[in-house]
Amino acid sequence: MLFADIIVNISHENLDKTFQYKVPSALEGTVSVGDYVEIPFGKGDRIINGYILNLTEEAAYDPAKQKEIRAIIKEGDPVESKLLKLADWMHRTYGSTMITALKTVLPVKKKVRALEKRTIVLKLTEEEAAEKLQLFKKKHQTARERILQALIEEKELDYRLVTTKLNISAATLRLLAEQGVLSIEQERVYRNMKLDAERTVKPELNTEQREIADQILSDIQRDHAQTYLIRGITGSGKTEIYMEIIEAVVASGRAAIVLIPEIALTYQTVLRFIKRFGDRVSTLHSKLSEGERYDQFERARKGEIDVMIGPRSALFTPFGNLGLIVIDEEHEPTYKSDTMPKYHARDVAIELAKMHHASLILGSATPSVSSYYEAVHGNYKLFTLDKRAKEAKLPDVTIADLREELKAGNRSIFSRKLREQIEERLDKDEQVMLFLNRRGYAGFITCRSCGHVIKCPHCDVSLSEHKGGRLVCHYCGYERASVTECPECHSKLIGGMRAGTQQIEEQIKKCFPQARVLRMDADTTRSKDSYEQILSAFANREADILVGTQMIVKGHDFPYVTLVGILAADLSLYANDYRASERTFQLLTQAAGRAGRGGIKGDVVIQTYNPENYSIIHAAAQDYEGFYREEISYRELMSYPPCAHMLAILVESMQEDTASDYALHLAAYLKNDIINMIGPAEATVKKISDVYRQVLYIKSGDLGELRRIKDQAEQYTDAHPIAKGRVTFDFDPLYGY
DNA sequence: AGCACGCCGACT
DNA sequence: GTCGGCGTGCTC
Repeated sequence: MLFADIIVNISHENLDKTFQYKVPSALEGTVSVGDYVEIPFGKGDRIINGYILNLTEEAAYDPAKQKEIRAIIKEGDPVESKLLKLADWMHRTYGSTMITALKTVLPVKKKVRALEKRTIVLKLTEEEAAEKLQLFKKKHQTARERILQALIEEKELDYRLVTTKLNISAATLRLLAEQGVLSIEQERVYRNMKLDAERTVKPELNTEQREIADQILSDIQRDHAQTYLIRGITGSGKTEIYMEIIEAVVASGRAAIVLIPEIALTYQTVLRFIKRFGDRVSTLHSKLSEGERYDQFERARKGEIDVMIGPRSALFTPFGNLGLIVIDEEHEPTYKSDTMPKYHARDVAIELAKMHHASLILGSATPSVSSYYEAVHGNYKLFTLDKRAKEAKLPDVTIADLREELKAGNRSIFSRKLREQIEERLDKDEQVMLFLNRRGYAGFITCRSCGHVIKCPHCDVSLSEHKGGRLVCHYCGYERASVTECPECHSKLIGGMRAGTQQIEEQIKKCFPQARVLRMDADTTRSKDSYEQILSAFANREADILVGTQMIVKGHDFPYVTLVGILAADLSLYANDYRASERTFQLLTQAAGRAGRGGIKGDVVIQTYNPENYSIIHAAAQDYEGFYREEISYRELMSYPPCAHMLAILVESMQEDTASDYALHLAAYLKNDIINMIGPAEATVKKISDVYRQVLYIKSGDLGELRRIKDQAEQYTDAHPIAKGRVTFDFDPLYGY
């Protein structure tokens, strides 16, 4: 008799354990660990799904009470069992339920739906098209006129875009296709990639790059798999090194996973991989449907591809023989999951690499303090690249002290230095990027008489003003009309405060009326391809100035950008968490790295109220080491990660008193002499979507001790469930709560 | 999570 | 007397 330990596909604490089922004799030869199965569950034997975690001959539960597995939905194999082990590790490490860990690791196909991408392509010459257009106009065939007009401008259009936005029916398109005006082309998903034609020649590595690649490759050949950290300034050619090593790994019959922070922002890097490895590489990105994602994983399982590129979830690609993991821009906060389990891709990658005896390469121009710390302590092998590969020079950086500007009577958002430099670029027809170091966009609404701030009724945050005058909450999406008078004191002096990208755009138009401006922020990139559209428009020099938040710092190469202005460098310094300086340094360094890449020397102007702050000074000097030394001594002093470990416990409840009482009791229960406890206290945002939040931080030099604390806290929450709420854990949190 | 069981209030 | 509210407990 064969029994299966099954974890049920329902996310609930009470069900977060295995249930034993009998394997029917008909399935005995076919079942394996990792299978996704159908089982009858509960009183009414309703059919639910679950994963087989283990198969055994021994009954751990009265066999008479056991039910039988009904069917296998999806077969598992040795690859799955590795992923199950990884899920188990994640669930133990991060304190999530096993089922949520499993779900992040083993995505199951939701719907069988091959979403093919269709494109409309113009089949006429320009003259023919113009002629046809006149004809359609004359006959008042407005739909035909619309689509042709669009095609003349664009030549190629997305099918969905045409049918939805241009409101063209399928019938019209079919008719025009018959007339030979256009053609509807299917499955040209990789149309920008021109696979075979443009397979690039392998670039020659320079001596620095060669040396790093050779050292890593020799370790791999001797089967000395380990973790490497490559610190290479922007433009120093880290990607070539990755590709060189991947090529060798693939040649030896093993697969590679390449993690990038976000596909939309690293499109060019992905293209380079595709050009080099052709159809043996696949990508995952957020625009893929569940089914499409699953298909990519299937290709990996079948051995149809050798390289998977994608965000942190690409780690769970079911490669049978994984040889290498690369994490590019390893300092990026997107590598940390913000849902349970709150894993960090770096830690999971280390665990996964261990399981496969694979190597791990971390790369960044500004490594996270944590990774650099590991490298300094000999846990990672460190390599440094500090020359730009193609003879491009490092930019000149100036710090503009905004306090001095104020003293000199300059109350505008541009320092005199920056204004002067922008004018110069506009004269020379070069491009400028202006970077606003601030999350969020439009300012919040305050009353200038009584100081009242318009807040979200469900969250403890101020509403921000969007175009069209709507007030929006960025936490829960609540929306309301704007106000013309203060609800408290009825003063009419109420309005938006502080500069967002929108206001900056207006300022630019006022100061430099001749300049063409593009803006990129969460507002303008709401629709699907808008990232790409804005960036490529700017790359094509359709604008002189690009204003934006964080997101303009990455991605495209802009050879004509010779000036980068950082409008208020210190805004990210005031965040309430211990990584504020690190993030400021990284942002400034990366933003500065955007200036001058096409052989022309670039300039960077950093505007700040804190010109003496070390993260700003070191970023201006492009001095990573100097920054690291100061930052690590601060972390050491304060026992912050990586010098110690930190566990954040978030206590949430719909009832304010419950949240605070529970947090107090939990804290009292956990308190001991070895650990260093901060709080409990209200979270920075004390209410989100009507849920009140209390936070408790615990620091310890010993990660094992923190894990014990977490287990203890879980025991407590099991014994005393919190009313209308939950308790979650986060190890070494990236942001404050 | 979902479903049954169970113990209290207001309806034909 | 019964119908139905949702608090509690259990699921191999």
